Amino acid sequence: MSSREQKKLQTRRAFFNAVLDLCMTGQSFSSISLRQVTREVGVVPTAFYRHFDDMEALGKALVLEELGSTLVILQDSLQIGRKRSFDRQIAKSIQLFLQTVSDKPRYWQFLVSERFGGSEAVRKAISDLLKMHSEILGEDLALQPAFVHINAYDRRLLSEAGINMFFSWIIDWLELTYSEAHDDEVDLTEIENKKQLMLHNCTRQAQMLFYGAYNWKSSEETRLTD
Amino acid sequence: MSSREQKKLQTRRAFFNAVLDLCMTGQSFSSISLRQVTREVGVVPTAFYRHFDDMEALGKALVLEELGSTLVILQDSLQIGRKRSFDRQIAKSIQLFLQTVSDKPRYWQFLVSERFGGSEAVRKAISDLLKMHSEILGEDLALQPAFVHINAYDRRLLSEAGINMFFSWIIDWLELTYSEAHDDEVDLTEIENKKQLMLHNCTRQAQMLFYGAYNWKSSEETRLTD
DNA sequence: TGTACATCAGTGAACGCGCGTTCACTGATGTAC
DNA sequence: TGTACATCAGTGAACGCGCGTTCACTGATGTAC
Repeated sequence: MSSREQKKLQTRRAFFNAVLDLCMTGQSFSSISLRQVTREVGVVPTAFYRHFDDMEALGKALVLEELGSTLVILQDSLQIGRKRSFDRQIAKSIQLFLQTVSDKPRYWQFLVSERFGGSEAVRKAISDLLKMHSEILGEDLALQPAFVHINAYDRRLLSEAGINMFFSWIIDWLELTYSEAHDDEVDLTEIENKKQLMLHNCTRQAQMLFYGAYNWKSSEETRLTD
Repeated sequence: MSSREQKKLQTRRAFFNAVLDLCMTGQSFSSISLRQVTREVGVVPTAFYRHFDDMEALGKALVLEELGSTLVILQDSLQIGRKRSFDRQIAKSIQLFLQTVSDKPRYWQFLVSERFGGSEAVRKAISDLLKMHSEILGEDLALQPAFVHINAYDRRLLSEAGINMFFSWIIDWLELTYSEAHDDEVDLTEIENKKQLMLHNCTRQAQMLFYGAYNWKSSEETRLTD
C-alpha cells in the first residue's frame, strides 16, 4: 500500500474515532453535524467528501468496518462454558462481558444508543450485525452440554434473547464505570460495591433465562391462541 | 378551568403530538428542531416559549405527562394469569401486549428509540418510568402461583428482565405493522404469517425466561467469583 | 537516476438556508367595580 | 349588566450563527519515460 493510501486510511479511521468521541458527549449520531466531525478530525469541512458521500455513509461504514469485530467478544462471553459448573460459568461469562464493555466503552455505547436511533442506515447496519451474531452464537450454544437438547431454531431464539438481555445492561454499567473514572469526590469503594451488586443482579437475570433453557423442551408446541 | 386555560392545555398536547409524529418519520428526538415542532403544531416559533423553556423540557414533559399511562399496559399484559395454564397465559399476554403496541405505535416507538437516545433529560425520565413500573410489575408477579416461591428481590429482577425482553421486540414488530398499513402491493396474508411467526418466536423466548423463573430457587446463592 | 506530468487528499472562500432567541406587538379572554 | 383595565397565548420582524455543499485551488506523492 502506498504511503498516500495509508494516510487516507488513517484519516478515515480518524473520522470513525471522531464520531465515537462525539457520541460519548451525550449526543446521538443523527444530531452530530458534518462540520463537528471534521472539526474533531482536524480537517476542513470539504475534506469530508474525499471519504464519504454524507453522514449516513460515514455511520454505516463505522458500523461495518469497526463495530463488527467488537461483537465477536459476545461469542467468547456467551460461550457458557464446558468445564465449569453451569451457574458459575454464567457468572464468569457476564463478568467477562462487562469487563470488555468497560474496555471499549465508546463502541458499546454507540451500538446500544444507535440500535433504535435516528439514522435508518445505521439502524439497519447494527440490526444486520446483531442478526448475524445471534446466528453464530446460537450454533456455539450447541457445544454446551446443558443446551444440547434444544433444537437449532430454539437455540437461535435463546441466543437472541441472551444478546438482548446483555444489551439491556450496557448503559447502566457504563454509567457506573464513568462515575468511577471521573467523579473524584465519590467514594470509590461505594462504586465498587454498586458494580458488584449489578454483576450479581445481571447474573441472576441471566440464570433465570438459561435455567429456563436448561429445562426447555423444544418438542413442546407453542400454543398461540385459545 | 377557564376556556383560556383549556386552549393552552390543548396547544400543549398538540406539541406532544407533534413530537411523536415527527419521531415517526425516522428522526430521533434530539435531531428535531424547535421550529420543526412549531411548524407541525401550526404556531409561530416564538409561541413555543409560552409552553416550554426549551426542547429538553418539552421532551421531559412528554414522557412524564403522556407516556406514563402507556406503560400501565405493561401491568395488564405481563400479569401472567391466574386462571389459565401457565404456557397458554404467556402466549396470551404477549399477544395482548403486541396488540397494544400496534394500537399506540407512536408512544412505544418513542419510548424504545429514546430510551438510550441523545437527550439526557428524556433518557432519565424514561429510565425512571421503567424502574417504577418494573417495581409494580414485580409485586404483581407475586399473584401468579408459579412465582410465589421467588422472593421479592428476585421477582423485581424477573420483571426487569421481562420488560427488557418485551422492549427488544417492539421495533421489529412495529416495522411489520407499518408495512401492513402502507405497502399496498405486499401480500397481506404474507405479513400476517410473519406476524404469527414473530408472535410464536416472542412467546418461546418469554417461555424460556419464565420457565427459568418457575424453576428458580431464590435461596440459592449467586456465586460471582472462583 | 532524473525529469515531466498525473493524481488526489486536503484547502479556503463563498453561497443560501434553517436554526434558536430577542423584542415589541395584538387582540381575545378574564377580572374588578 | 356594563365598563375599564389586566392578563397572556400567539404574532411577526429581526438578529447572528452554524449548517451542508459548490468551486477553483495547492502541493505532496505516485507514475511513465
